[in-house]
Amino acid sequence: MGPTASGKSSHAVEEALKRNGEIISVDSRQVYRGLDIGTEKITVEEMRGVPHHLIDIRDAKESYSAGEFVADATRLIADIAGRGKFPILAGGTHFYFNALLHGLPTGVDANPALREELEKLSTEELAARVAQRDPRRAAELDPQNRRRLIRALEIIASLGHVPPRDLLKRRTSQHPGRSDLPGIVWITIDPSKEELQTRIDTRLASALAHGLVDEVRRVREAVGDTRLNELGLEYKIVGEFLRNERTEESLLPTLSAKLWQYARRQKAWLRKLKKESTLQN
RNA sequence: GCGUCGGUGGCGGAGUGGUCAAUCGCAACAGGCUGUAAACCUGUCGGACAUAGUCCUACGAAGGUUCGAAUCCUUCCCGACGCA
Repeated sequence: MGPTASGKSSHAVEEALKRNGEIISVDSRQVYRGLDIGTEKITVEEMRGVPHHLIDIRDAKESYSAGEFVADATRLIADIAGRGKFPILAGGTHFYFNALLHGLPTGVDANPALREELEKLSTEELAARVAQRDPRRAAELDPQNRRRLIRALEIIASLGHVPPRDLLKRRTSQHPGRSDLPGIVWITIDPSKEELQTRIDTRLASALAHGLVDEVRRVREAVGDTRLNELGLEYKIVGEFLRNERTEESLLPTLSAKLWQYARRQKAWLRKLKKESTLQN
């Protein structure tokens, strides 16, 4: 694991070749078909014959979630190991790693109808409802964060309350593929600020030269502006350019800044994961 | 050369006599998040001591008016546009 542009993909391939492994991508955006340049998706040549999983498994219009990832990855780990090969998880979506490690609360799937309903309420009202129905959870949540508030209500609607964290760990520790299995090797790549910024800028220049804008145009036509914004980073920023909301010259500096912000959030995740788990470098 | 409109914190851009260290956006920095996680959310953000708070330096420059000016007046410098 490591931040964007740190060289995870090629490193993972090296490890796979050394250990007779297969790679499970831990990347919330590379699951979508058609997001190639903007996600720096690995190419077939770069895979060097190593099987890669959880890439291009969804249409960009569809959604994917941490819960689905945990199920898919758990299944794949068993499957790969069952074939006598070494499963390697590689990617930058640290929340997915975290979810796989610590488990997710329950089997409460996304409920689009309920979400749509709750989306109509004011943030204040949402916070009040959570506070009323599950004070314990309300205390943990940011009362301004609508998305988390809605998810909490979704869980409450199905279970009555959001299960506390330690209870959750106990439950998930009964599952296969959990965190403290022996034999896990942790490899984190965490380059310095200077190095990472340089790598990000190099990548961006290359992405733009290789048709990033055209790719975003195609994705936009396929999924619309709302979805495009959700896809984030390149897709969101270039989308603004396509809608004439920003100039072409602003693209590179803005993307550079946004990607660095993203990398910083990833670095924060690494710090957190290192602190919480027995993750050693 | 004349005229008009402008010069505000790293950038953009509000404010047009006191409640202004100065709305807001961006950037920067720190952090949160139990199924949208590249999403979503929060805090800090002139300087110095530093919780509150106190002091200092600030709104192109220099003067002036006023109890009090980023806000009014004068001159100068710079920019855009118009007329020459």
